[in-house]
Amino acid sequence: MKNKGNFFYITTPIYYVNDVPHIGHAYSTVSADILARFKRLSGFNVLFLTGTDEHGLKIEKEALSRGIFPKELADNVHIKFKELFNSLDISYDRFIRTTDEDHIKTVQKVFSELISKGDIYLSDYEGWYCTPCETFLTEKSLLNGNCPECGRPVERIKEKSYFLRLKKYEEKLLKYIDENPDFIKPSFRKNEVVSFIKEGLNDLSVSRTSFKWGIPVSGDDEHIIYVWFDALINYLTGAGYLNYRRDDGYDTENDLTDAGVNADANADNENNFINYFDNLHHIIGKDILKFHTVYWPIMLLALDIPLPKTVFAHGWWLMDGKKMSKSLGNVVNPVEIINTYGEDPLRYYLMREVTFGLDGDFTLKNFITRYNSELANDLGNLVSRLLAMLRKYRNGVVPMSSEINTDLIANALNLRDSLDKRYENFEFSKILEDAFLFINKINKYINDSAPWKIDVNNETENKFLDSVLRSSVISVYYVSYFIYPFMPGTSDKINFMLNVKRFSDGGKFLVPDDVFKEGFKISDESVMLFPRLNISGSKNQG
RNA sequence: GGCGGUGUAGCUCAGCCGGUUAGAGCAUACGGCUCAUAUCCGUAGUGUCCGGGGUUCAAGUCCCUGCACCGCCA
Repeated sequence: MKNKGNFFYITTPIYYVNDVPHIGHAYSTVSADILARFKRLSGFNVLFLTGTDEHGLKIEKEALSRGIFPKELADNVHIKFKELFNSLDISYDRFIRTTDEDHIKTVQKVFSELISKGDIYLSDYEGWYCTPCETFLTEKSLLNGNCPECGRPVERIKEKSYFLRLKKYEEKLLKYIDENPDFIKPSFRKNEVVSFIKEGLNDLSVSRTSFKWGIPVSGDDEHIIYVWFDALINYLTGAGYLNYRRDDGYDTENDLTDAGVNADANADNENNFINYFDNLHHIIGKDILKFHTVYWPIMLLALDIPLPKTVFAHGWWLMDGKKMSKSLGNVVNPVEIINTYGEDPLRYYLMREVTFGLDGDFTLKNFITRYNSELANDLGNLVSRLLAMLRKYRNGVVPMSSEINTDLIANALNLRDSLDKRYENFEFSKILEDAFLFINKINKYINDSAPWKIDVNNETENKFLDSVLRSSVISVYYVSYFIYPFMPGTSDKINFMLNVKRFSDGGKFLVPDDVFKEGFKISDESVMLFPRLNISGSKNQG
């Protein structure tokens, strides 16, 4: 992801509120949070957007079956997402809902703009329709007469519908994909998209008349705007599209206040819409790749707005090798994991276990193994042993020394210098792998140096002890910096114990010698970072 | 049916443009230390690199073919 200027705009998909959140929702959102945190720490102006997708027939039906209004359903379920994200320490700038007033206005505005440009037109549709998927289907795409997506029976329908012109933009889109190798990631997904486009695109139906729960086309409110068209627009809404194009009498101040939107946040967006859009990166699941790399960019081309720099499609999580499903009863509930083990171990496991982009297998056994051997034994114990020695040998004062271990520092600097590239390529597991190799190296260094064998009455040895302690403290400060985006809470605890400002409180990563000056004392308090778990997963006592 | 991908130690996987005795983590066995969350560090392994054929002085690494699994489209 290339960035112009100092802006960074990162999004997750907005999540459909017909069901409660699962591990996949946590995954997309955590990965976006990691990028947002890293970029903020690097001094970028970050806009991090997540939220819920609340319209459509499926919601209408689900609400009906529960005997409530669709909006009530959305109100109830969207809270679950907010709760999950709060317990996951997600630092979103806005949680957008497609029922937010400014979003509804944005969608209607975009729709009208495209009608007047001629890129959306009214026509007749006759053909097959899968109600559960809300998808129009061609005769030949049917599978034994059923929906190829969900396998359920399809209906024959005939109705008026608005269509978005796609063919017109085929060439432009292919050119963009070709010229921007980072646009579709991982790269192996690119072929799928390109071959899909090359087979020829049919204009997309972007309105429905068969139900009511959605955003009506302004001036023609029999037509409800297609839920995907509605949903994708959230990325425009969140960046302040209404302010960006408010030349046509839109009353920003009043309308936004009505929408309950933070006025300051939007004042900020006012001038930055294009800056953000020039640095836009989407994180999505692989199942919605087509919407984000075909329909969405074409909408933007039609609107004459810059296309996203990256659409990264991550994989799915299996549970013990099987696809998660409610009927199998093997759905991983992130809330349970967080309540039992904490949010940082979950964040760590999700990002460390598999290469981002591939499918993963969630097993409690692997989770506990990584927790114990990497988090508790390697990282937790390192911090614990170092702080104990610092207090025991130096009363908690970080000693000065001119003999800092160059090997460790070189390692830390290399790692630091690799970060931009690593994040740019979404190589999350590599970053953690490198960070933990560094942690192992610090542990080895302490072992080899054996501070506990040093004769403090021998001046040379005493000086060496200073060197070992100072080198190790500096290294651990680097570790805290490296892991911060992944485990902000843990980094905060380490910084607290080191007595330096937390990165989540706006603390910047500083030159270690400017932090650990003459007489610098660490905190008197210690926090156990990761209590060891026994095999069954419960925490061991002390 | 079309296009693309994958198949490497018990498990999960790294191995870029072909080049010296094929790697890491986990698990297993043994050894060292005691500051620390009974933690940390070191040592030892094991592999017909899916089968078959070919190119080359040299092939997990390139080509062909068979098998198995997966993805997208149909």
